[in-house]
Amino acid sequence: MEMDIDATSEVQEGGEENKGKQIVVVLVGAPGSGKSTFCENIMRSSSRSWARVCQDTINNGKSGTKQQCISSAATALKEGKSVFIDRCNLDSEQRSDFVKFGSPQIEVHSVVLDLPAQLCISRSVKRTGHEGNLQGGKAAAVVNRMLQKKELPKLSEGFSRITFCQNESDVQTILDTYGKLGPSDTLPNGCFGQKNSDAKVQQGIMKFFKKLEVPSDVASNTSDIQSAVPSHVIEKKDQSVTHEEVKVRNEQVANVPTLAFPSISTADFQFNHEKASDIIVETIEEFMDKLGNARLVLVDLGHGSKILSLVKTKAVQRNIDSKRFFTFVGDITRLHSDGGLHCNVIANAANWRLKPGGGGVNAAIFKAAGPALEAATKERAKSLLPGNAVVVPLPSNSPLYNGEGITHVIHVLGPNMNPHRPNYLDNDYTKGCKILHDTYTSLFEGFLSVVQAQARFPKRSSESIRTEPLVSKDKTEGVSGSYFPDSDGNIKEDDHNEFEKSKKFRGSEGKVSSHGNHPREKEENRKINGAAMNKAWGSWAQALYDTAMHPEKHKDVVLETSDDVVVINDVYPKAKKHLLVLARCKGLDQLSDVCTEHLQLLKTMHAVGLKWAEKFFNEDASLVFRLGYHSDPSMRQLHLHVISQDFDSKHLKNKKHWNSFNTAFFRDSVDVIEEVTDQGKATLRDDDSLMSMELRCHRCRSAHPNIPRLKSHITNCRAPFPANLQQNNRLVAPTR
DNA sequence: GTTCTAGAAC
DNA sequence: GTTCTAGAAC
Repeated sequence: MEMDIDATSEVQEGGEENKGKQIVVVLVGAPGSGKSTFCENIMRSSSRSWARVCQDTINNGKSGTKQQCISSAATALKEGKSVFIDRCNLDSEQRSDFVKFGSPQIEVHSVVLDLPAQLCISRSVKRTGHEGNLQGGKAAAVVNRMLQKKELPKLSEGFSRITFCQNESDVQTILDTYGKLGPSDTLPNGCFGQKNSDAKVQQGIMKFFKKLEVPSDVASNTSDIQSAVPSHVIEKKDQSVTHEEVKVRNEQVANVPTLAFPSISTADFQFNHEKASDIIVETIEEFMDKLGNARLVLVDLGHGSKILSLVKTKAVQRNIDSKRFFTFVGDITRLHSDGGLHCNVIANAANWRLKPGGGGVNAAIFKAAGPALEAATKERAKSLLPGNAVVVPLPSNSPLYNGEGITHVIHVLGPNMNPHRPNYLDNDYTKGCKILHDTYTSLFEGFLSVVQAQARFPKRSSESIRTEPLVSKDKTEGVSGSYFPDSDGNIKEDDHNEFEKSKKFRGSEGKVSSHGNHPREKEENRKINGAAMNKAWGSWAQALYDTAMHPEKHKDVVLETSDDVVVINDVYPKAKKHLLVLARCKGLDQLSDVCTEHLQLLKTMHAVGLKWAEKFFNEDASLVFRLGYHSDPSMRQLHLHVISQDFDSKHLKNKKHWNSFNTAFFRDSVDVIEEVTDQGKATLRDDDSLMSMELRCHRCRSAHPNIPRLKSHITNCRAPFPANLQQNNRLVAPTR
């Protein structure tokens, strides 16, 4: 028997005795919620063959990886066992890999041990020899952090049955249910035990935030537990900022990107102020590290604002840097003209229809911004769900743009506790708190995306992307330029600037001429004496050339041949569907060789690519394709990539793979055709910095630290594609 | 383009 | 200790 699997009985041969379905039970619960005890109890008495896959012990008694858990579970399932996934599994992303075990023979259940945080913490603190080695004082902080991210499972994730336990008696009931389950028994599908909000539920997460009895040794080294802060600290300093102070600050920081935002949900949506202020400070704290020099400002109209004073106090308690976050009294639509506070982005507490009207902030912002905002908003989104945000670049004809220097409005919709408004949560603060946290997270992420885009393209103008970006004009401008560009959110332009920035950077290193990789040198190398210079292709780079010239020799991979093109499956596909349309034209090695005479060929290649994309839609209507060329391909012979946007492939392994399809290095076929038509050549972006760019989700643009994390994110991200991809038919989806 | 692997990062 | 990246060889 494997060390990492506890089994209740010897391995059973095949499934002969197991006529019923196997079950994978994905446990969900914080450390100390009793997951291991739960499994052990059932395995002691069950007549079914169970295996427990425990991440805390899977690695020869030490903690291991999710991947190891997946393999162990797969092994146990092959042996005919049912399996407990004994790890926290607190969010859907963590759970998704285990849901995938579901099949006609295997049901996937979830059992949620949603016990009071206080109980989990006291158990975690008490336990000394716990397998997961989560002991003593750190436990409280860890449990706290984990519960903030808690996301209860839903049937829509793919579970056939979910059972919620909110107290010990619920746990006992479900222990009996699973304990009695014989090898061929099944349980009814659906959600069980989920209670509407009541005192018990709130004990879980929110009571913990507010008041918690923690052992003194915990309090001394856990700064994120509020009650650990002695009450006298609360009165120690006042974080409110007078207008005079702001003016001084502003002079030094006129170009500092700043988001002004109102308190969400606490006015008309009647969200509890105490809880809301916790969440505001909480979320700000989470974003502090990512902010750089950018600032967040909570704005409210009245001097006696309760929410402002609560947030101020809590920000001080948590030692939040008052230069990067502060509160401000004033009208959010007149911060610059009335208050002297320079903000480039403001948040709007929008309604779900994203329409003007109602009262409060929403009415004020739409009124102040004029019809331009309404039109720009309509372009981006039609409606908004609670917890979400939509970033709208403010057209330059808006008075808010001209008068206040605001470049973007971020609409957000928070949770609603007002029975007379849509999406009423009926006092369910478990849900409400999560949604409010999501709302601020979406807001701040939206703001950061604006900041990052503007930092990459500090001097935005309406100049065409096709103007030559190759020569830097003035070394002093650029990086330190204005953060207040126009409202054009074209991502290509960002990349264009990225190009220039990295060029300057390298220039200052003084080793530009030492190798031929510099983009400008590449460009020059190709054009010495006006003649194209050939790139030296390695022996391994000839495969496509050979296929294009002699398709008959490669019948195994060729899908289609005509006089102009050969279509093949990419040998190392980077997505579920990944084809190459090869040009059958000698001497046409890559995109830089393309000129007006190839225009017809480009159109043919595009049409053939589209035809194949449409063919695949018949098999899978969820596919979305992009057609395009690599600026600097590794393989010789011009080839058009036709690639589905799932990027679900074991061959997608590194940063270059990702960035070659998800930065400006990838030239959309539609744009190439347009550029060659207009200018006789395609724009190339083959700066090395594009390949080393941070890994960002192609849908929601969130950044991820490494390839595995990115891949696990993209399997679940269903955010709409960014606006620039949705324009000009860059994305190809089935016509419905 | 991939594979292999040393060593950085966690 | 394991995971992950990045550079060299092909």
